[in-house]
Amino acid sequence: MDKQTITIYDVAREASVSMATVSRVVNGNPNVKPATRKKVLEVIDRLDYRPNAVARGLASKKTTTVGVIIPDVTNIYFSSLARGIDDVATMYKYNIILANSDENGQKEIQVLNTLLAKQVDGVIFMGNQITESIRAEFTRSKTPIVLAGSVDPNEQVASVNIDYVEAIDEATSTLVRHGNEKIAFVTGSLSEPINGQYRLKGYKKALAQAKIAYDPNLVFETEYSYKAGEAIWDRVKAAGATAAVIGDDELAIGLLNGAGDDGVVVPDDFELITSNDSKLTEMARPKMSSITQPLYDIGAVAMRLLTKMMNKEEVDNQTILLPYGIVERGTTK
Amino acid sequence: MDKQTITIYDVAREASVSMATVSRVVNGNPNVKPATRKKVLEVIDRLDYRPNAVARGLASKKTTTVGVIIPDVTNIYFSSLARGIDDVATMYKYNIILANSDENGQKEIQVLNTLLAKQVDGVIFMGNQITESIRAEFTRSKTPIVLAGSVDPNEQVASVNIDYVEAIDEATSTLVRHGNEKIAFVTGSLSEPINGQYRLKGYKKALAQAKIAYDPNLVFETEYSYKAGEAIWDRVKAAGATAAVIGDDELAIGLLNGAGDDGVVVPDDFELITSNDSKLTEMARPKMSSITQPLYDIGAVAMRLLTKMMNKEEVDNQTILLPYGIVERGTTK
DNA sequence: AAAAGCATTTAAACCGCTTGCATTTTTTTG
DNA sequence: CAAAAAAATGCAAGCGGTTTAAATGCTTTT
Repeated sequence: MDKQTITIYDVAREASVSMATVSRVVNGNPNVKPATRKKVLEVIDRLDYRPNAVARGLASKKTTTVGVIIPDVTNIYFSSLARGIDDVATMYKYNIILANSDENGQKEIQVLNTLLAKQVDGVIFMGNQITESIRAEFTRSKTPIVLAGSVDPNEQVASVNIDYVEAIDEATSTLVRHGNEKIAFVTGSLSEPINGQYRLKGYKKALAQAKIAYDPNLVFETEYSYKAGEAIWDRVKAAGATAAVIGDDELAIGLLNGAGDDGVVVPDDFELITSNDSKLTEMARPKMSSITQPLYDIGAVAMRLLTKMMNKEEVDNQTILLPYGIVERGTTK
Repeated sequence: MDKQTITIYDVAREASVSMATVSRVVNGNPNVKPATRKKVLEVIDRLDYRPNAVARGLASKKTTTVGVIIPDVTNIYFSSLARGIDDVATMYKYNIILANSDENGQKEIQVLNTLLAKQVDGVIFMGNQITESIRAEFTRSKTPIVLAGSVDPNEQVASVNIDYVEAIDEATSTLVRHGNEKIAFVTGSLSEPINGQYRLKGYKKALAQAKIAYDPNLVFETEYSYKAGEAIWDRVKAAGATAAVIGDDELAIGLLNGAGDDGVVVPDDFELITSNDSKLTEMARPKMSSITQPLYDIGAVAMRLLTKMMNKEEVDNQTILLPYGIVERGTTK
């Protein structure tokens, strides 16, 4: 009927030692005589004892679990980061509680709170908007937090990203160099700093450098999805753009297909560079030129940084920028 | 310095009631006088008290957390299921601990054990191979388990799937109807029941019905990845196939692109039907014809089933088959 | 007004493990 | 060989809740 769990107490009794000793051998504490350790280990094995992590968590105030807030696991960009996060988490004996937020501020706060209630040792947050309310929650809790692939303009909270300004500047400049003068900039909401501040800045910078006037009509704000990309093609075309820099791969492949289905030949008639270099770029035809970013590593590094913070180690640089690059594949001349 | 946590005890003191009463109001127990409830609620609000889920878990033996073992979050098929799982989990106030297994038996067991140590209330397992050792772990623990998008030939453990035999039969028959006689069947390892038993059976069934001899040379075993698909095209072509039924969307898009890059026109010269109807099917060009399966729902239903099991409700049918269909898009005539 | 019957509350025993401190055992040392 | 030092081990107090049995209040009944 009941789960007939065997506890540390059972082991102690069977091995005729105290719970304290059993606890020590379980935790690899060196203050145990080898003979005793062996005896205890045998009993543990015989009884098939497994420490209850919840009890352990209560007593030690550590759960070896971190919370991961992700907009949508189904988006390849985020799931790539998540994979990096999970792998290094595993490496450091942590588990991750994964929660989708849909970038909904309300949900984010809600989720963050339940994660904190569950006493996670740290949290990794993905989401492009660090609203005041979520920041308030962050600071209120003493739990370490790091952003992965998400910027905090204030640089208050630790984060791992690439230099979006430079990256988009370079991507845009590439397009300029290929002779384009009307380059569309299509991405997610400009109210998200990553778009409205960083990427847009890079875009403008490249234009200024090329002495091309900035035209707001070439800036397209939409959501990160394939459908949105397909849908926005008409407007991009109508605006007279001959090329586009795009902030998300799903969005980009949508736009690419939208153009293709419209009879436009890429890259001859239209060039395009996307931003994330996820595996989608290789799946598209033509393959998409892209800013390259180490997605997996962004997640991995973020998690590594978090382990340091949870470990109260001194961290010299809270705001990490990983290297990016540009690969030209089939969507640029 | 310390996290200065405020506990139920603090609330009790401030509200001059016992912890038990505070516990009752927190848990919505009706046996509390409205006036008392109000008073306690005020103190909770004033002190900004949040129940410690770990302590609660220890005392109540419920963690409202379920473990989710997934081969790879980065694979759109699995992440789609995961999304369904998480949404329903959230709906029922559960959180999910997500762990990647890479379909590695060793890792799966390892992960399952740490999940059980963390006292998850249930687990959802994705992975195409239910080895004896993992099944042993399953039965050893009294924790409810359900498989999502993964079959257990023995039907010992609860699961949610579509009818792979029928689905592949229908897909293959469609290809037959279009006049193909040499139809390749390309999928993951045949040692996985879902492929070796179910899908293969459907494939053979369709051939038999059409009086086409089964030719082992038209069966391709590979891994579920884009690269694998691209790579296997040459062999499929060499085998003289004029069409293919494929067990995974990433694999399918790889094969599709492999063919296209080789100058083969799909669907005129080669037809293809894939299996999962993930968003990749719409991203490919031509768009891929596919067996349709309610990916999100498979996850959602699996989680729903798990909630029932965790709740010790009687479950009439442990082996759920959701409806599937066939959509013909651009890769079939 | 005392006895009953309910509705509320409280006291206190866990839940299973960690950990500081005390105690015991073993090893060194003079 | 006794004393001091070091190494092992045990005790018991938490960790922050849940939950049951018992106690307390009030209202109702007779």
